[in-house]
Amino acid sequence: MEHKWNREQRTLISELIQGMELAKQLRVHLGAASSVESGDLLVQRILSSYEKALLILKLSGPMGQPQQNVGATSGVSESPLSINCSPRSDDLDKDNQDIRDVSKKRKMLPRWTDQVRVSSESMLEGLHDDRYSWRKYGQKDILGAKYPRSYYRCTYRNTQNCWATKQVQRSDEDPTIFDVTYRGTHTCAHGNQAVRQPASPEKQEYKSNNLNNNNNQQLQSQDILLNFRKGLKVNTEGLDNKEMAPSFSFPSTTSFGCLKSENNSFSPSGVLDNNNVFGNFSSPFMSPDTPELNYFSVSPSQTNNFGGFFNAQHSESDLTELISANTSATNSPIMDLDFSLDQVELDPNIQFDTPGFFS
DNA sequence: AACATTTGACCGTC
DNA sequence: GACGGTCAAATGTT
Repeated sequence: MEHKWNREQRTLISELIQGMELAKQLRVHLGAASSVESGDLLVQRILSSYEKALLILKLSGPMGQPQQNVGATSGVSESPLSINCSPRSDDLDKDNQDIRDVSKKRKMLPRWTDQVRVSSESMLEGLHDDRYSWRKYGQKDILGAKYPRSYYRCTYRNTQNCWATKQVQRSDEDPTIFDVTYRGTHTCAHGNQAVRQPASPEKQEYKSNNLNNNNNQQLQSQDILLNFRKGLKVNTEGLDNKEMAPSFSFPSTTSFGCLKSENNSFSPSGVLDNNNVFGNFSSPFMSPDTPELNYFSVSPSQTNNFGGFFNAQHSESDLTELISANTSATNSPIMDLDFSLDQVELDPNIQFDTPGFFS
């Protein structure tokens, strides 16, 4: 690419490279400290994530999202967190097309999937609840799927013009797995604060349990999770008939506004925040066992947000909500890149910290 | 009464 | 025309 990278992209790349360097340093330290192969493997995979993220940036080129904002309207620009969302001056006459453009807009919204595994135990913990307030607006039987798909929108769509939606689809293969597809970023007042929220370690572990059980690092994380969960009380509110029935519904009511538990601080440091961001979309490469995921998905094996999360002080009720905290689009402006990562073949040995990368 | 959910109808896309 | 996504009236819940 010979084009100019904009400042945000340079910053992003710089952060990625810095993270990669830090991971390398960590590997050196781990190597010096006795036999911790799992740690070394973890670092290797972290590095791989960074490299692939950088490659994605490289492939998408300056401005990152050439497919976005094509056509008469710039649908994603309504998200204050969308990268490169500067208003287009030639969109001034779009008012009379708003209604017709709604579907276009929605189609252009960032979209990604998460997977939630709900065991009989975790059902009791309100696992499936995330930190936003959702209102169910539809349910559909999907062709070829055993279970119906449920549609949710932000409770504050009308009051705050927040167009975030999500779809929940129970997996055919494993009924304890729910694919949650998020679409659009939360633009409601509380939703914007979700920038710092981590991907849910709970979800990550569930997916890890189910789909990627080949790494010690994951087992370690599971131990952490299990210990953590022992401290939780059962959230009986999460156990309603709807969840047991084929037409599963996520409870959506919250008393905290759009974003739940706004008093929680997830990350004690910005470093963790950055890790959150990167962790959220590195997974398609690192979770080869999830071929069905066509967009960004949260990988438990790659997302390590435990630090800030578990260090924070929470009440029990907070924890049962936080444990299912979702990966908000607001975490990652790059979620605007709605493309299939499966199509990208990557060489794990590619070096991005070469001088010419920014050229 | 206010809000959430259910569900059949409608609409856009392929 | 089939399908997925959304709407909106009816119904349920608090």
